Amino acid sequence: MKKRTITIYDVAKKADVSMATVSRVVNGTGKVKEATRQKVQQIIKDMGYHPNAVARGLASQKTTTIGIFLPDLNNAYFNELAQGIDDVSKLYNYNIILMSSSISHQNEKDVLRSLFSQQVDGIVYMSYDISDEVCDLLYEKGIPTVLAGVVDYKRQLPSVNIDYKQATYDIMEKFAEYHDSIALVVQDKSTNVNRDFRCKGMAEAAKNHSTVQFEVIRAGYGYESGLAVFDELKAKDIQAVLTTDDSVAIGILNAANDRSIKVPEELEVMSAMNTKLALMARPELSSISQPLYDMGAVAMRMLTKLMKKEPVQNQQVILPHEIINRKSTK
Amino acid sequence: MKKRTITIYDVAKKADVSMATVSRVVNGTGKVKEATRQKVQQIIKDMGYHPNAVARGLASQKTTTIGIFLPDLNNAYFNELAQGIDDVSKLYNYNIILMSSSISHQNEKDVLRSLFSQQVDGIVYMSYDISDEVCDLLYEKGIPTVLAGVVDYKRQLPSVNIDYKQATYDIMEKFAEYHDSIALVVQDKSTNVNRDFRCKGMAEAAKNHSTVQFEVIRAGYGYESGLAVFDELKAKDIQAVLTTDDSVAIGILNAANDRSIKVPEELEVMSAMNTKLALMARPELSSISQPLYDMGAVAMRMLTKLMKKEPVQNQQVILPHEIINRKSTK
DNA sequence: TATAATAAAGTAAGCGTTTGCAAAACTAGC
DNA sequence: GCTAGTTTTGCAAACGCTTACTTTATTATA
Repeated sequence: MKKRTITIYDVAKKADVSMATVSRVVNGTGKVKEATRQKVQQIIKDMGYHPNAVARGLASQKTTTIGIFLPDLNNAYFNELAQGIDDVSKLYNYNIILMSSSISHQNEKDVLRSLFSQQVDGIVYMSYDISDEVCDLLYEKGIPTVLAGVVDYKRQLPSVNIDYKQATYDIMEKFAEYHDSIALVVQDKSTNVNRDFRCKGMAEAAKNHSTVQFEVIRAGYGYESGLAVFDELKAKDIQAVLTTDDSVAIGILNAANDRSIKVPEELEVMSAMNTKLALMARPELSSISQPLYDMGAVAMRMLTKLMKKEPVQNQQVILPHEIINRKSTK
Repeated sequence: MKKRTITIYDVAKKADVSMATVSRVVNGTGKVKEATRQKVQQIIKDMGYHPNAVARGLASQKTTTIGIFLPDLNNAYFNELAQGIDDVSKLYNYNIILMSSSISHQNEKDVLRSLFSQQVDGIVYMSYDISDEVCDLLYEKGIPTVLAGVVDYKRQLPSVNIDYKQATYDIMEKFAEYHDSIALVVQDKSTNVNRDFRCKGMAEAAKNHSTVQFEVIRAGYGYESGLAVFDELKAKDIQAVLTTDDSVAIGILNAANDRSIKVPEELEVMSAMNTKLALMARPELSSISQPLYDMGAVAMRMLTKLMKKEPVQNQQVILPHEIINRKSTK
């Protein structure tokens, strides 16, 4: 069976018009007489013509494709963000090219370049952190980019986040009322958001409570890390802990449970992600709610504006957060 | 700043060779004198040339891009599969275009067609189920496709799965030894895999135990559905339940816990997904282990072969499953 | 009815590569 | 040094579409 693909040229011939006209009706650009439009449309339907996105991309220099960059495909945090992005991208008919940097951690730049070479119209960048190098690359390339759930040190890229510093400060203040040994468990101390926001939020709270011991503990990534860090918490006699990651928090919760340590009576646990895992935990996990889905959606919406060169008033969006007290805090 | 993009033509000119030669060194195709190769490569590096994937795609009719189709971006089951796919696709340098059908549930066909028009070299299709229509479309199009974690009724598309019927049968047999009221909780009774495999596996076990009550219950999707279906289980006095989805199982677990019903003493709960959620649950969730990551990886590996037209011995791969007894079963 | 506008349609030049075929440049054999 | 056989290169035609520019058809105006 010879199934040569049907091109715009075939349609043009059959409809007895030029390919330019067909292109116009397909894209709804330019003026076409109603009668012609109808005829062409009918023929398109009959022949089952579907425009070739690649050719279109080459010719128009627009691919209606956005790149989404994330470190890990199998992670509730990024998944919820991605969902927001995905839904909005559908609304605007953008396709998504996914790039995860999971395996290749150092060559994020290559991954990005690969995105560039695919001629994506825009990029949503998500990660635990963004290096200055990557940030510069993105900035220089001049391709519309928005960061979701990450901050870049220089604040030159559009982004959407919550106020991490304030959120951390609030929790710490609350903990400090009842406890004198409090920990902030982060996955990596050196990420921008931890270094410049969360730790500072904690430090600020510390100023108000000179008798209280505040500590930053590094746990690493994922559920097992939570399980593992528990002993350190106990050794240091921590009474209340704020983690940046739900999985880690659940690890701590379960480690406590497995050792018959009562949460929240003996240890308060609060997380800072509020993915849907929080509800599945027992006791249900209290958390700062980052509106992840919304962050993704807002980021994507902003990106569409950027791509269309529409003016964007505020390029550093801070979405409101809440503190959700469930059963893992008093 | 005028940043005209650097094309192969620019490189050719600077290197004083034809673009054909540059193309050859970039792609490593054809014969190029070593000296020339080196020179060109150096210039490519100096100029910072990066090939344009879109043009390449148009010219070669190969995009080194695969489409991955899934119903939901934020779902542990598909995420683990996707991770396997992603890792392998990296190994073979394929890019990924993601298409979720979440919003647009009826027009899966349109979503696929959009994938076609992007000229993807291959497709990995994941879903709860696949309609005959979609299946036919995929088949007719002739583009290499493999199903991961789904079976199509006609068995015409390559796929990778586990033996759902056997797995279900095994669990049911085990349950039937100790209980006389057993449920299979599915998300949708009418999907191929439930109708043709799981229910049949159960039915087969039922034949061996005429005094035991077996029941299929429809719960719907997600954690809340699990919470919700619990009362029905209790009303029917179910003593052991197998669910197809971890979230649903955790819902049941937590509902039981919230009502002080002891698992596994009063109710045994087994799931059939074994995502990483299973470990986070308390009690830890017993599960049929579908090797999701592996399934994704194998599917992708098979797809690469298909795309290269390498022979593939077995196009209906059945991966081994295990039954993992944790704390939610006796 | 002739003429200026305006709407509709067509022409053809890209977009940045790949690749079959032809030409040119070597190599080796004699 | 010439010829046949190989390597290396270059040429130019796709790939399928968009779009600036032109030409032609249609209307409205006087």
